[in-house]
Amino acid sequence: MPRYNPALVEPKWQQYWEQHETFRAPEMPKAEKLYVLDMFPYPSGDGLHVGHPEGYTATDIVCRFERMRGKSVLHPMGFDAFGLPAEEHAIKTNTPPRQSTERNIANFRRQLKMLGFSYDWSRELATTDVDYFRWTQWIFLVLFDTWFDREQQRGRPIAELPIPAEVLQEGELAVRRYQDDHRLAYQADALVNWCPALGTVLANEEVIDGKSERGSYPVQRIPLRQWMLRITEYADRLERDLDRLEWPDSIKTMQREWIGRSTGAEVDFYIGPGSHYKDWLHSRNSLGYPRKAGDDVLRIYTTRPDTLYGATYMVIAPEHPFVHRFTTTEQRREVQAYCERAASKSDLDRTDLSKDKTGVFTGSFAINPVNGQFVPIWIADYVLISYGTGAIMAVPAHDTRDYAFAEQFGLPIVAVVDPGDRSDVDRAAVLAGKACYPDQGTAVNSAQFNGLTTDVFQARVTEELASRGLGRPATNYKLRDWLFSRQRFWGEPFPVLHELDDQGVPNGQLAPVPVEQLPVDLPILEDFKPHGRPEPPLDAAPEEWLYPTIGGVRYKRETNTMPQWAGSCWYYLRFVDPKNSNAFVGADKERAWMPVDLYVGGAEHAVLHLLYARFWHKVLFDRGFVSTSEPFQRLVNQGIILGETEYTSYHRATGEPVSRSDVVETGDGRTVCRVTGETVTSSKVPPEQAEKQGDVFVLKGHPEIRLESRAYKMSKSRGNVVNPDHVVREYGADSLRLYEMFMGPLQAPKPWSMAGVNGVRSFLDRVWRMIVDDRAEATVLNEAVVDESADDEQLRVLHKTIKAVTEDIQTLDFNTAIARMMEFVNFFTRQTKRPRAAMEAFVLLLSPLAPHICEELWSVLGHADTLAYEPWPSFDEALTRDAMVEIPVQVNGKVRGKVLVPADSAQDIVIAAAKADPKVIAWLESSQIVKEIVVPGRLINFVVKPKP
RNA sequence: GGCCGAGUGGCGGAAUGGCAGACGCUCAGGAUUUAAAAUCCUGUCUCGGGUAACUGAGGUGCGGGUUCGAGUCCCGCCUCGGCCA
Repeated sequence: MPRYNPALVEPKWQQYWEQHETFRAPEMPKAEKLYVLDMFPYPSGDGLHVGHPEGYTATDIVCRFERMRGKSVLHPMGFDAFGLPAEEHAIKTNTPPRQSTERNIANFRRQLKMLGFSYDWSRELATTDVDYFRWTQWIFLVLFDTWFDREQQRGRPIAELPIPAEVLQEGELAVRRYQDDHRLAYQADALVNWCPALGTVLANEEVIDGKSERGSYPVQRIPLRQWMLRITEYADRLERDLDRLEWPDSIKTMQREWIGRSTGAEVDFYIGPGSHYKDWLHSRNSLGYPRKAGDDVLRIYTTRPDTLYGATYMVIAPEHPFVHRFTTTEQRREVQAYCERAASKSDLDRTDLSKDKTGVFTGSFAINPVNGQFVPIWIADYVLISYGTGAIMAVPAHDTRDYAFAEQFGLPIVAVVDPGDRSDVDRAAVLAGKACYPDQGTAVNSAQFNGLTTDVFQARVTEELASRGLGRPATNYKLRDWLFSRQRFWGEPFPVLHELDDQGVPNGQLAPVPVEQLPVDLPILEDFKPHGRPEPPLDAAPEEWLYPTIGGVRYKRETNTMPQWAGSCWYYLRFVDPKNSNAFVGADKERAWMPVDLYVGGAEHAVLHLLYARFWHKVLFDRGFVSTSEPFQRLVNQGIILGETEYTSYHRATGEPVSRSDVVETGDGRTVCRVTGETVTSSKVPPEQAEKQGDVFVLKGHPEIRLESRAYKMSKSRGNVVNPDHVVREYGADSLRLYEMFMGPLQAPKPWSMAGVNGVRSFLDRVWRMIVDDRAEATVLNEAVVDESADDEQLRVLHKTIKAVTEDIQTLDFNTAIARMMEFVNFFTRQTKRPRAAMEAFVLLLSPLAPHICEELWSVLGHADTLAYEPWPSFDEALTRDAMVEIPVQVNGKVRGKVLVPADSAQDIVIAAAKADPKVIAWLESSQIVKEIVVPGRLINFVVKPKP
């Protein structure tokens, strides 16, 4: 085989690995275990994208490396295949979802195998496998069977839920209803995000700026009965346990912000008849603060109880249940119109700081419990029903939104926090109510609390309110319960039954499907398409599926399906024991392999998948089904791969070019000329037409016309998507893998460059020729490869390379590992004698990154077996250092000469050598040495001043 | 607006506070070749001096600071990206 031909080499070794089950992981670890996991892909109809193999190559390198270092490695792969995109694709191609999903999976599997990843394919799974979602349903039943004990801060079996005496007295039905109210999986009438275009409700997390995350369709708020998961009960633990994880800080911060924990106080504002206010105060004093707010109060949550004296009005959300009650006859018409308008706005529109505030007065008043003053109650859409209690006390002097609102409607502004003499604040204006100051300070206008600092005040006033039964300390989370049902076909059916009465109407009683009857498979449906109404397609399922009779009782099955996230919440557990038919995972194997030691994937899953999976894991942990409280110990996000850098120019309609600096983007996505306001069009400029001038690129020959230089996200519409099939065909899988790693740091976003792929391909060509005689007919060793021992210089190059590559792989710095290996090859191709041992060690070093070519070279070097389990080359620390080192000599921090000294020279010898260097002598001649700085092995610096 | 991250040659990028630009791409010159591809060698931050080997100065977004010494640490600002509002 003369030349390096990946088209021959790569399939050959892929076949070898498959036949020999080279990468099959042992059932139980035989040595130190390492569980390395990729975020499994969603098999779309478009096939793999070059972004996928980035993370996959990184984990594959780690796995191959650690196998050679003797670890028992678990490295599985599977497919996340339920959910909207697959179903949309099925509808578009007019295929049943299972068929189109399986076709997509087959294509993804082919592409993954083509890249030579060392997965244990015997563990492959798809979330759509009946045998897999059987256990997804089983875990749902665990959630259904669990309540959260707030005192113990853990989930417990529903059977252990204490039933209050008064509920017990009401009988069995009441008990069951009470239990249902406490399950982690429960049904509720919720204001949901209904997306007519997709024909389903969406979780808050799936709605971006009032539009569906997928497809950007409009979303409405409508009330619907839905399955919810009580993730809020775990908010505190989900936040606290982040501390113990080796995750990027950015992801931890995002999760913390998503959970959105805040502390403050709940306070009741009296809204009953004014004449009864005193009696109410008395009764509160004796009975204390009630758990549920009664009809006589407006309960608010505030993070700033220290500003209670500055509350000059109240605001309730347009959806608040008291809207009707508060509205006086005169205000009715206006209020009604306002609430209707608000319903069609998105949360962002409503809360955006830059937008004008809108609102309407109800005509009613509440009484501020700290000073007995009447405050008007307004309705405004900048308060959201979903946060806190849906009602706020407004403190315009110290909250920017309240301030904007008060300004707009001429409401009083009373300062109660003195900012003190901060340079960035106009204190006089704040105290006069002419400026808003949202930070901490010292209390004023607050009766007996005057002079207290914000934090002391908060503790003091909360305590006092609590003692009088008017409020209590409270913690609030932005996190909402997880809306878990979808009105679509392509998802896991809920293993839940609705009991029917004699008339065949659901009587409100729920029953889980008995565990031994799992799985509940999807029925065959003629028409699975969404119809735009909230009834799920499964409502049209065949009778025998829809109405089972179990134990003599007739039921209707739940017809909602689970959201896409369900399957990905626990797949990492199934990989540990994928064929187990008695349990979702065997306890011994779970204990042996978990947790995942390294989890690599995109940052776009920062809050959704990673938060949901942690939640499920914690429930399973509480219920004793898994042994670790967190699933993913170390997380790394690979950076996004952008398309090739593009240069863009702008033109008027006449074709005349316009400089980028004169082009602005309008809100609706058009580009216009800043000067004339006319619309301009953009076009791609070939790179040779672009010229750098200073900091910017300009059109060649037209230095006044600035261009835009940017790499864009790959997208079909832009036409800059790079297809891995194409790259493998042109350059080979090893080149693709190597290039993806050589582009730059794993975590950084990077623009693609085909020229760069070509570059690493020529590196592999050079590796090949370093070892193989490429002019011979058969595959034989290059005659320079000799059975002789390496000379001193060669040894040092080899050991330096081993050391650098070993360390770089451990820290995932693959780009520099590759650079070191390039240096090795540059050195050894110049050597007329290349010791076989050095060549073998090098092949082993390169093999995790470019496994196919290395297996081939390994066999050319005379080995019959795969190199996958060869011991990783070791290095001799002494040989990683040069005997002689060249040390730069600086004078006042500038390099003026260099001296060559033995590496272990004593300081004074190095200094003497430096002072003897002719160039240095010239620089020192007319000066006086003030200080001599010696950094051993690195540098010498003489600090001098002119001779007096 | 807030928080986080980033800014280094024509491009991707490298550099425990210690020779800025490793490694690669690109480009240029040379060798080989009938010719080309491929390959090999040399050069490739900017400005000045020198035929040349070489040599001097400047240079890591901008402005300050700490230090014998700053791409790296500190303060302020600008631009870009991400997240949140």
